[in-house]
Amino acid sequence: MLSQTEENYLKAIYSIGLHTGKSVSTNNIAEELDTKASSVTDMIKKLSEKKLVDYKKYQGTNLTSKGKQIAVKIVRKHRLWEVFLVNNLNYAWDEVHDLAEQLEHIKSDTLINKLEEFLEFPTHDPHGDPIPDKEGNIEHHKNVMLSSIEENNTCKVLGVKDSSSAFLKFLDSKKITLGSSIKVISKEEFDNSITIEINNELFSISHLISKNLFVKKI
Amino acid sequence: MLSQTEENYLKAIYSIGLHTGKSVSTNNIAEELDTKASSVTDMIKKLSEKKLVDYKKYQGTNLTSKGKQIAVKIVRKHRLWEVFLVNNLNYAWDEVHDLAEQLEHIKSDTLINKLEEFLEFPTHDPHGDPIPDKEGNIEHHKNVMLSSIEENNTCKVLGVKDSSSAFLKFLDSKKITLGSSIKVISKEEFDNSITIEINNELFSISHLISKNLFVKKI
DNA sequence: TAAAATATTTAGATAAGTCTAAAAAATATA
DNA sequence: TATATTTTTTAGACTTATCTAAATATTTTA
Ligand SMILES: [Mn+2]
Ligand SMILES: [Mn+2]
Ligand SMILES: [Mn+2]
Ligand SMILES: [Mn+2]
Repeated sequence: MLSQTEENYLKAIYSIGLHTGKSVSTNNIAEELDTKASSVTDMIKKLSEKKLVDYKKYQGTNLTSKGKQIAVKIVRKHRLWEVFLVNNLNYAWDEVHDLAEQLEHIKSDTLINKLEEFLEFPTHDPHGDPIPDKEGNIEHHKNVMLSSIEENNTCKVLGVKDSSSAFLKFLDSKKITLGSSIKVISKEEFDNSITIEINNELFSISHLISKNLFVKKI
Repeated sequence: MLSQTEENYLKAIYSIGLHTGKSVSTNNIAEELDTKASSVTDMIKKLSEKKLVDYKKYQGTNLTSKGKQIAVKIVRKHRLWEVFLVNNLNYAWDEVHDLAEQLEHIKSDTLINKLEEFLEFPTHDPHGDPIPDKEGNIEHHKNVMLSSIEENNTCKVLGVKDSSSAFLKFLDSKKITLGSSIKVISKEEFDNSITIEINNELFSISHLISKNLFVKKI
């Protein structure tokens, strides 16, 4: 049985690896988990002995398939709990992450499958992130950002890349939610800000915003 | 913020104290938590420094009001989670205790209140145990056991004293559930077994069974 | 390609929670 | 009430996860 700490390391290595593709560096993990590099080295050695990561000194870390399987399972739990909190307990989408960080460590083979059934097999969490199935299969975003949509095209919001409370509350204030239709009216070359139309209203959003919204052209 | 271990000690002291009334002994706590007396002494000292228990060497332990408040809150969380697991996730009443032992340690001021609302403010858990309210008020059982009911009286099952899986499964097999009406037909002096009528069926149950069922005369 | 900067690992320390074995106190027994 | 038994505490050690400071390896820069 893994400790919460070990699970958090596996999840961190998984999510860093998803973005970068390459081996995951000690410093990256330390930053992700808000700890020191020396602590990371210690834990990596332990995970390596348990065959959950491949590790060679100074060469970075990769999850083994066993390690990846565990990491994905934790992601699955995290996202299903987030769905429960938003859909059934009336939490807002910016309030659930920290709670899910706790709930994802509840140990039970049956619980998460029963929860999934209770939630009627959702495919995405409240932030638009895909929920892995029982077998660990996961359909990743196509990574089309609002910032890449051309003028006069309309798209639908599928998810957020940054799911910080600050960003989510900003979206709330602009009435941008998952499923919103957004038409790109014009793009400003100078600062990459764009003018968009949503619910028949026009306004301008910065590049920082548009590059953090996953969308699909329609 | 208390650790899970500290919370478990407080809960153990609380539940031992409920039964006995007196100061709680080091050995009792050790037995309840399946640990050694020396470990208990160490932890008691720590809890005493935090003003969560009153402790004098060799004199046993009592919860302070602050300690009791925390213990009751954990009981509240435990029982509300049990209701969720049985009512919404279709767990059987003998399957939920260990999961609730984990879930009761989730830290959140809002979560348990939202859960309570979602569950529509249940007053008792799946084993008939009363659920403390937000303020920590709790209505304890009147402690009337089936074994104390006289012949030819009918009563209603309110709860179980022993909530081990073995006992609960036995009750399942006899179709005894919370709310069941039981008529005491006859009592056997020799071994204190009794013959009861339930759902128009007669059968005999041992003293061990009848003294573990909370009932109310009707 | 050698020096400088950065990244990573090692060494040694600390805190929480646990254990065994031994000492001390309280309680039971004779 | 003296002795035996039981309970509780203390002493010292171990594990996990963390840290700081120092050493070592890798990468960048000139
Ligand atoms: Mn999250
Ligand atoms: Mn999410
Ligand atoms: Mn329980
Ligand atoms: Mn219960």
